[in-house]
Amino acid sequence: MEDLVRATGVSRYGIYGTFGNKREFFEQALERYADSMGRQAFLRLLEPGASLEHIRAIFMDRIAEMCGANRAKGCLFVHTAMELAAQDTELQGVLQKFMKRMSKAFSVGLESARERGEVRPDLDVRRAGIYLTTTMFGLAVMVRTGFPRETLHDIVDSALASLTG
Amino acid sequence: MEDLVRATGVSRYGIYGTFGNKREFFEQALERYADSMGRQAFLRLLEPGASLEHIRAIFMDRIAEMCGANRAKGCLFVHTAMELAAQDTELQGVLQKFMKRMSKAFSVGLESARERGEVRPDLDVRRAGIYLTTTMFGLAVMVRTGFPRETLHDIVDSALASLTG
DNA sequence: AGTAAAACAGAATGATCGTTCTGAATCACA
DNA sequence: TGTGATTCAGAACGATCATTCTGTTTTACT
Repeated sequence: MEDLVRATGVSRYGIYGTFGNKREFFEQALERYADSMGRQAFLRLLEPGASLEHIRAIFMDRIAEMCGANRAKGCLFVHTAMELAAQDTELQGVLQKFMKRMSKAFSVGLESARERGEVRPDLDVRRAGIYLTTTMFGLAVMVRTGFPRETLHDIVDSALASLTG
Repeated sequence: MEDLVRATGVSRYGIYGTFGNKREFFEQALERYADSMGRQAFLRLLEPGASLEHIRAIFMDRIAEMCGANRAKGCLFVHTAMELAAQDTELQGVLQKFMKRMSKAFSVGLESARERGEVRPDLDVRRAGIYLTTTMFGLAVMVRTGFPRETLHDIVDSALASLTG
């Protein structure tokens, strides 16, 4: 909480007055994180003409974000899933919603890519969307374990290669 | 620590006398977890004649383990990576060693599977090994978020389909 | 059975956490 | 400029944590 006061520049008084408690504050932060990620990364997949290169770019951007400037930040979704979701069903529900939205965005992007002939014609884009989401979270774990960027890029290559057939 | 005393049936006296502090105790537990997982899951991949079905079986076993009897346990590697590895370089090193070992085991298994004609002849088994490890950790995140077994199995299908080409 | 070492349960300790309280400083508005 | 509400910084509180201490019980060996 001390860190939050310092980082936000808002006093305890202000934080508790606005959010009630740390838990509520966190939930809003998670919501904000999801919105930001949606706008920065996944919105472009919903536009017509999205390609496999858009998907690759999202992975690259997310890797850069997760690696952070100084230290390996990881991903708030993954931190939340591992640390809180099992003991907090409401938070788990929120997380599920975000992850499904993420998977759906991948699916829509893959559908566009399929129309462009960039992925296997018989690809099940719904399944592949969830699968790419899972890969994204797996990458967060690898980032936290300190694997180098090159390794992370190889993983993305392997994951995407599976779609082109 | 109270939980550890209750779960192990050993007193604080015994734990601190044997391991020194909680951190050391945890490191030994992690080591033990890795050994157990290695024996239960990955040893069979090193034997000749390992097949793609062995790899699939490992994923199924790990999913069953991660889902747990009552609650979603996840994976100690993933918990450690997210919660401790970034602030504890020694633990990060241990974790990297285990993950590389896991990737290597997958690679060896894939090499056998390639000889059996079960995967693409041009598959880069070294990269694919790291990639399967990443998928395994991504699955732990999905487990913790409460996704149903069926979804997890679909993810495994997608991941393995990428290898057969 | 007797004795010394080992292991026990649980209280004590000091640090840290989330939260609330308090008196001072700042702000908006007349 | 004066006044009432808002926001501040930081102390205080109660809970929880890792760790240590203490007096008692159990174990191992003669």
